[in-house]
Amino acid sequence: MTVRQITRLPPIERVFCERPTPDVARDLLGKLLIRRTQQGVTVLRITEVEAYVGVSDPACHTFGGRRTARNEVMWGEAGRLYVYFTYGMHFCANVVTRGEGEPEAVLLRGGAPIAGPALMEARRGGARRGIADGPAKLCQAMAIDRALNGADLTQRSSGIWLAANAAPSPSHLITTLPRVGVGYAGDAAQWPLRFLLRTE
DNA sequence: GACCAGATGTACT
DNA sequence: GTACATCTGGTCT
Repeated sequence: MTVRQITRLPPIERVFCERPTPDVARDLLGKLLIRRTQQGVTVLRITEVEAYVGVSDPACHTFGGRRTARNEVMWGEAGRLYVYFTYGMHFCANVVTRGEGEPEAVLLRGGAPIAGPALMEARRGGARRGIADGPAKLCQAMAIDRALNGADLTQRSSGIWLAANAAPSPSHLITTLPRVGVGYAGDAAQWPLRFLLRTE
């Protein structure tokens, strides 16, 4: 499939993101994240995600109903991009799910380059391997930063959007695991909210 | 594989 | 004012 064909794929619809967050997370595997800048087009096939299920999730930014300027996007409509800055140097990108007043999201943890690998390498400082196998690397490779916080992933005009070029990923290729770094969270540490797409 | 430094925004006192 | 963060990359074992 050519870049031109990919950019002509219809963006996902908002209702896709309004479903229960774990369902959205699982179904995002295999979807295409498309980024258009003046430098060119880059496309990533999503291979790893994590669901954050809102006010009852100790690992979620909105746990306990926290609502601040930073996480305001999570409280809004589904299908938006929530970008936050962490550890003083990294960005992470999330897809907002459910609906207004239900602050849940899916963290994009990793993807495989489909188009524009040279541009991604350049953005990543020349790294050729592991180009987007972590949430912050993914943002760097796709030139995602604070300016894209709140971008609508269902509209090409945002410069970044989601599309599907194939049927949903078959369940036998999907691995479900506990999330990373939430061992402190009691029961929540066991919640199977991390999804990986095996490449075979 | 395990451990740790790094640089600053954010939340909370 | 201060503690710490949904990490990464480098170093050491």
